[in-house]
Amino acid sequence: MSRSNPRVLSVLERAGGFASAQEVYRLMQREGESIGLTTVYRALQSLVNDKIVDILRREDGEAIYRLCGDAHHHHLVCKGCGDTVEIEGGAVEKWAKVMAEEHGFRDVGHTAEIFGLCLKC
Amino acid sequence: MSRSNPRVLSVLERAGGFASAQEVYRLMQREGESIGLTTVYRALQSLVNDKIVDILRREDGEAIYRLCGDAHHHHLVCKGCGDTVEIEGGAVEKWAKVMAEEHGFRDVGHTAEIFGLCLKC
DNA sequence: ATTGATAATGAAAATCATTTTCATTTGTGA
DNA sequence: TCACAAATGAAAATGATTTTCATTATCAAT
Repeated sequence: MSRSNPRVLSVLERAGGFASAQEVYRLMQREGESIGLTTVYRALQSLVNDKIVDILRREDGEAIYRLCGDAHHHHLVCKGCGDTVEIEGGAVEKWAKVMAEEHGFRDVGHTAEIFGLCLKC
Repeated sequence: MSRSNPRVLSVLERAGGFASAQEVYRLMQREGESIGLTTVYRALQSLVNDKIVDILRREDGEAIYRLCGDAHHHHLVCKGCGDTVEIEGGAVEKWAKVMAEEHGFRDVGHTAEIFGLCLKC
């Protein structure tokens, strides 16, 4: 029953623990791995069920899968060239925690992204 | 140029200030209003541009449009019932500013949302 | 009122991520 | 080897959203 394909998990790890199903698929294609898109989706879903990965949403609605227990981080994205820097979000973690407690929310997660123009753009 | 259709805005208000494009469209149909789905999308997009409504994502990825005040704020969203609390993000503002400076980014904005289960769910 | 330019509209087609279907292949135990 | 359940993936279906494009409404200038 467990469709948690180890190859998919491995790719997700190598992708920095953060990618969409389509990206995982494209990556595997590029690496010459033979796999179907359907299988990628099923493997990712299975990993979500097994709580090995989290599912989040990009701004455009595309689902992104993140390894749980992965060091949680945030992104600084350039609006011009798309360059992305992974950044620490200590202040955000604390803020999210305080806000959630203040309103009695439990089982909370959060997203935080910064976007602007980088030096080159 | 402004396609902020007042009928669409009115429906969104009556819907409790929270609905997807498809829902707004269905509501208007039910009320006998003559409008095209495309126009609903364009009107909502325009309202987002004019910062009269916010755009968020349901867990299934569908976009939901939400009336909001002018002040910049963040959201605490319940994964169960969709209830939303507007919260302050002082810590986040500062964090975003510091991070952007640290990496030489200018003209920066940010998004930050917290999601979890509220008391009722 | 008539013309002409510009913006708004909406039906239909296109797009794109995701899910479903279903025929085929693989693995496994008897 | 045989049978049967699980896994696979190509292709079709789905559903939200966007694009295209021809038509219609608006409105200022004549």
